[in-house]
Amino acid sequence: MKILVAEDDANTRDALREVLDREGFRVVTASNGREALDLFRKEKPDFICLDVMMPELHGYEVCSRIRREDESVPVLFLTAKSEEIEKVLGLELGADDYMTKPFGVKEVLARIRAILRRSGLLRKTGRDGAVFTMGDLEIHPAELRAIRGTQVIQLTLRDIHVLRVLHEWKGKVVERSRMSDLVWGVGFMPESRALDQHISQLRKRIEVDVSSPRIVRTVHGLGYRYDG
Amino acid sequence: MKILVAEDDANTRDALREVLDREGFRVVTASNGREALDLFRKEKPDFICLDVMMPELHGYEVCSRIRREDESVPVLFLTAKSEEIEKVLGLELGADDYMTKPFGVKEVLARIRAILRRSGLLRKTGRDGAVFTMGDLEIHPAELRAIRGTQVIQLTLRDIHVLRVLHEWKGKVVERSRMSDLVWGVGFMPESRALDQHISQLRKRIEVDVSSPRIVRTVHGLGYRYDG
DNA sequence: AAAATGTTGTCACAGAATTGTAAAAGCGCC
DNA sequence: GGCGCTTTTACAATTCTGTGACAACATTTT
Repeated sequence: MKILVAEDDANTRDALREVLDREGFRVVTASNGREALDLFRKEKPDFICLDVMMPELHGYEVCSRIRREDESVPVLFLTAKSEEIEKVLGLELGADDYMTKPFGVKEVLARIRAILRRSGLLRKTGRDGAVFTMGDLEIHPAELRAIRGTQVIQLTLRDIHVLRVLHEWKGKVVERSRMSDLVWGVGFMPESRALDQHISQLRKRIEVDVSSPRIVRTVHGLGYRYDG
Repeated sequence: MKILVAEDDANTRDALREVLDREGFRVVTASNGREALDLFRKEKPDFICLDVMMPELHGYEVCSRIRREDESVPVLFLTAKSEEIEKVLGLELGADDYMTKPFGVKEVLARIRAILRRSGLLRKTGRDGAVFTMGDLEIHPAELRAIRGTQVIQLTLRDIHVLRVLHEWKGKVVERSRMSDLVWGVGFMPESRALDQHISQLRKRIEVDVSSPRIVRTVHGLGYRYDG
């Protein structure tokens, strides 16, 4: 399994290389956008970690060009500012996920593994394999959709992100602050009702009975939980 | 939760101390690198905010030495120049995060909390989220609930707190005043039925027969007791 | 035993804190 | 401009907690 790490900061780059290396991945690194694109063509990596802010060629542009040549290779964006997430989300660059700096090494690894698992499933079943399920809901991150029976529900990347976090913590409470960190990035508006609002809208779409949610349950004073 | 703030600028130091103090952290401060190292050894803080530019002993050096003695205590670097980030970011120093001056107090708090959460040090349900049992009741503090057989009982933070105290004093009487101190904090309820009220509600939820409690027994004139 | 006294349990309700949601505004992209 | 998504605002709904009145209970005193 070969991973391309494109990141202009040498220390972050080396840190990622070291930890991925230790986990048994083969790693190639680029320190700017042009180099990243070159290496992508030459090395045919199975996975790409892409910094947003890079000299020579911006991360968005790199991703966009990669997508023109390969529409399936997973891309994980690394971004320093939470504002940049908006662009990543909005640009429809075909990114599979994003992380805000600073991130813990373990979190990066977990995210990479999750994406690889998903894309592995994707290859087996062709273009639209079931990726993960929550109750009677089948969630297809790649298509931004969920399916219950014959009903197709349109989701956003952020919806998917929230659901994925809950799914990964199945049976455990995800504290509001942790959810906020994982989905919006550290230090994002402590006293904002954005999270509640998002949960509310999400429930409207995915819950059978909004007044007694079975997928996104609230744990008063702590956060939210999905029981298997 | 004890936090060591090492920062040579008195204004920044005092500002940090004040805001952390108000958030309920215990704070010790150092104004130079050597003092920081001394205090780290003496006070065994749970978290360290470390200025990079300090007299006597540079921040990197302090961090490096701390890491030789303790490889798990979280370190948040405070740095004035963005160029310095590069060095901080490298995993060689073992820093968990960094902030560039000037920073807002809210952001510092957010980052500290994020790091503490990541390292599992911050739990609203107490230091120890471990499951414990009382009779046929299985208590899951981190989940804010208890389980008897197939029945799931929702609890509140205070419920958990009360139960934990009784569990820790198993077989011994916990005096009303002590329970009050431990759960509500020292110097609370002069004459209020808050404790009784809470016990009453708690019993309704967790006792099989409220009229003869087996988990929260009252010892008239003294307090409450849980016999194994 | 009965009464007196002090202690604990419970009810009803108010205030506080937390969470839910509709409406409107912001933002970026056709 | 419209459109889709997100966030803010403002308020409603819900949940949690503490209070005061009073009932129930235990203990001591008559």
